[in-house]
Amino acid sequence: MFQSQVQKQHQATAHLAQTMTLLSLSAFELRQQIDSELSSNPALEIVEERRCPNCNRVLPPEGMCPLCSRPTNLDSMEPVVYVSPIDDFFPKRDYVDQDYPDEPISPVTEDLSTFVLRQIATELNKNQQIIAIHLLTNLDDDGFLTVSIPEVARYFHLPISAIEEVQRIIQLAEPIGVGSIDPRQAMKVQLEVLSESTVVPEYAFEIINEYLDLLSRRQYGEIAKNIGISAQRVEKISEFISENLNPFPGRSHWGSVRNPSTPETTVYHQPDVIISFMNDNPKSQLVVEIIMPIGGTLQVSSLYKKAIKQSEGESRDAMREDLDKASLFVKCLQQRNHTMQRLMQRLVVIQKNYLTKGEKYLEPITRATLAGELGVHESTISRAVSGKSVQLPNKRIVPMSSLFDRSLSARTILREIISSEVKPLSDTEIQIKLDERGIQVARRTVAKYRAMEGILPAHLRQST
DNA sequence: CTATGGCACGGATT
DNA sequence: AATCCGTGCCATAG
Repeated sequence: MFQSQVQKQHQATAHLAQTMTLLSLSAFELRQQIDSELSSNPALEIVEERRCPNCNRVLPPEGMCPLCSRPTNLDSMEPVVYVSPIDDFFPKRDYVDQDYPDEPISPVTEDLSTFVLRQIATELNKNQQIIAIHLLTNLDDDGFLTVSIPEVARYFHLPISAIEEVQRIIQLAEPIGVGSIDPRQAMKVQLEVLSESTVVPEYAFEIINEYLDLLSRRQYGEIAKNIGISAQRVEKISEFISENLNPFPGRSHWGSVRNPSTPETTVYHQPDVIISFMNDNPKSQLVVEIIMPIGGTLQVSSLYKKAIKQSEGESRDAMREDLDKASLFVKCLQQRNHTMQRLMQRLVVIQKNYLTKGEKYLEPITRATLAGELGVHESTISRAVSGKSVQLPNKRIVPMSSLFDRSLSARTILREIISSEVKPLSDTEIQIKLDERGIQVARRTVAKYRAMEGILPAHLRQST
């Protein structure tokens, strides 16, 4: 009697502990965890995956596709949140390679190179693959080459054009522009790709090509003078550039362009959560997919359950243990997904304006308040958020923690104020302007934000 | 005298 | 317990 209670207690804490661990794992790490659990425990199995006949999405074990089965409900403000098993999302290393180190050199470069190589492997012939691997192993965290093209050409005893051909293919892979030599080249490629599907403003290419340094210092007036168009127009183009291009393809979001010396800590390639609009229509509901890095669903094998009844003695105990472990693992996984679901549900509702209208509208919410609303401990939120990334409806991938950024909206508005200023405003004046727009911060903080955005102090800024 | 940047403190996060 | 971020205070530059 007493013993079983102790055991239950023990189970509960084990459950909790494991859920917490799983919660803090990113999709990629989760995949590894599941793989190892799966191979060490015969009682676990992945059930056959089903795909939605309509959109070819992998479906949960029972029920219909959360997207297609549901009539598009334009009125509903409630986002659709569901867990989506996605397998082919993750790099499978089936092009096994002698030249390519199996052990990650650093997780960042390893992931990025693998990620890119997987996309382009089929487009390349044998020789080109070798060149591609060489180039990809020499990428830095920003996604730039650390070797020069002529250098590589000499190394392979091939003409420069042959190397450039491969580089070109790499650049066109996701993240677009990767494998360039500098931000300028990367942005040129991105602009090119973009122009195939969208209208890009006139002069955008020219500005990137020739005036990138002026652009990063926000000297619109100077650029305008050189090209011979209005400063306002330059500003418009700049806006387009900053919204659509990424000078550092290895980082999945705009880092500090204006201050390249600030190292960005983590790079996110594969999101853990994808937020999009239903049918890609910005007017319809938001859809939130929480990525499960496996195809199909993990469950306790029913065969194993049957088998255990027929076995006896010692082997039975061992099997029992495996079974318990397996069911615990599955429960914890469900718990994790449930928590993630609730978290995202709430988060998306709160940040809806940010998701639909842009950075200006990011609610400065704290993890603690969210935890209060959901009735969980703050450390739970903390774990769930850290180390994960989210793909926004505009396809940009940002760390999930940036949805809790206290200063992003303030900084965006600050940028806006400064770029539309007539004469350079002092920090105090900016503080007042921000206050008028509903943001109260100290003067000192204005200075910090300015520094973060790489904007010079008032007396060093030129008026436009 | 005004505008900024450096340093340190306190609360929130991890 | 360690770290990050917004602020206040103060020295310094202009």
